[in-house]
Amino acid sequence: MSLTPPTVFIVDDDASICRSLARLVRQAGLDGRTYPSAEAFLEAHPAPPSRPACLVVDLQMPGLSGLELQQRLLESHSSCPVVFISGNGDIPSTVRAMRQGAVTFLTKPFDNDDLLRAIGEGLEKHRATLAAGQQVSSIRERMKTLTERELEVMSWVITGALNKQVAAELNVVEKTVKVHRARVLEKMQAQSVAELVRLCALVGFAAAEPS
Amino acid sequence: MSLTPPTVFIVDDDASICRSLARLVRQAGLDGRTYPSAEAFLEAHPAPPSRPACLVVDLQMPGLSGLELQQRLLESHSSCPVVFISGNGDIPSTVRAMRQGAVTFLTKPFDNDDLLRAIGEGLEKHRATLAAGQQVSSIRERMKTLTERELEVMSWVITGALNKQVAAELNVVEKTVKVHRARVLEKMQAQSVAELVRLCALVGFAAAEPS
DNA sequence: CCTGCTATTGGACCTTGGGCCAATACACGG
DNA sequence: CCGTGTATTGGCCCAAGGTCCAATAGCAGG
Repeated sequence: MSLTPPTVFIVDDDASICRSLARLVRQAGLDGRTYPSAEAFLEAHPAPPSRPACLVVDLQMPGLSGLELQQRLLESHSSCPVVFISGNGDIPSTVRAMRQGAVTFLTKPFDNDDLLRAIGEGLEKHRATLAAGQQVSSIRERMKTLTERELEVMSWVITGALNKQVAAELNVVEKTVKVHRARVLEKMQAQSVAELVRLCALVGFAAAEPS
Repeated sequence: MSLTPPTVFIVDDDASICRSLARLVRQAGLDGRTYPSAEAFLEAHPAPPSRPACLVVDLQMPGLSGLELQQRLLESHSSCPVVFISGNGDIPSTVRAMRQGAVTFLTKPFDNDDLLRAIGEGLEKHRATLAAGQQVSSIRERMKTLTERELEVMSWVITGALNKQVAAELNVVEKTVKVHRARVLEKMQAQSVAELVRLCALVGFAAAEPS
């Protein structure tokens, strides 16, 4: 499938740890990259990754802490999973990290296999999230090409309403609805109303309410 | 809405803590019940609760530990959320608890408001889960009333296939498909194919594949 | 043996959906 | 002013869905 291996971003202020972790993930066939601080990582990757990746972050760091980095990622809608490592973490930090969606939280010294397992899990999750996200944005793109009227018609069509009923709702003639309906199916690249319903469900497009 | 308040199950081997927590949740208008051990709780509630509830569990207990109790609940497909409290928990336990879906993990001494907040969050989540679960089981019930043939026809109808195509797939006449299709809509209490598609999506019923 | 359920089919009739071609009105920008 | 895009409507025709009607055959249970 993908010729390039997934990426593992290692963020730790301890250069020797960075080196050793990078060596570990590269031996596992992954693309390991290191950053001495959260700021350095954010600067290098202002946008969420578009290919499978995983972060390995130290909890305590000068400047932005690991938790704050995770927070920033969440705010930028990055779905990149985070694995925490820490020498002297506490339970409240662990809880916050996990509540914010961390894959896991390892305490030093940790087993290398545990870390690789966690990274693998994160990558797998990210792969799934990216795939779902791409499908959603593809649908959203098509939806953008719809005119307001077509959107309106679509919201009625996916309720299963007859053309006649839609026409009554919009105060137009049935024939007009037919035209819009056909254009909606064409633009959304749906072969049937059933498929259209599924597409709308995937992007959370709500059906209209009977007035 | 509900005349009876949500229930909070308190599981702790320390009787005095049980009493004090029970008092706390009752003052918050909730129905607090205490159990001296995980075994006692499981015995009293072998089946998952059908009304909004939340567990407050001590990590360390003689016999089954809090984590093991949580594990049992997961295995019995109980969606009842768990709030952990612990005097001397460690990070691995916290990680495991959170990965198993715990609402949070509080360390003693904890702030009463924090606990009530966590309980409230758990109850809210459980409410949503129960509501979704009831809808799903309602749909499943209706689906059980379908004959094999009707199920087969439904799996084609929700792909958006025409009666003619379904008939070809099943080697029957188009008219027969019409009959099944009508019965499917009736039994599933769906007003339209669009609604049927949504019902099937909710319970994860897959559409048939073109052969 | 009769009854009821299921699967199956047939026909007649009406409603609905969809494709094709054409047309008007309106707003926006070159 | 003209071309483009959007919204709207019309007719014609055919395909498909839905609703009545009635009927046959297999199969399990009383």
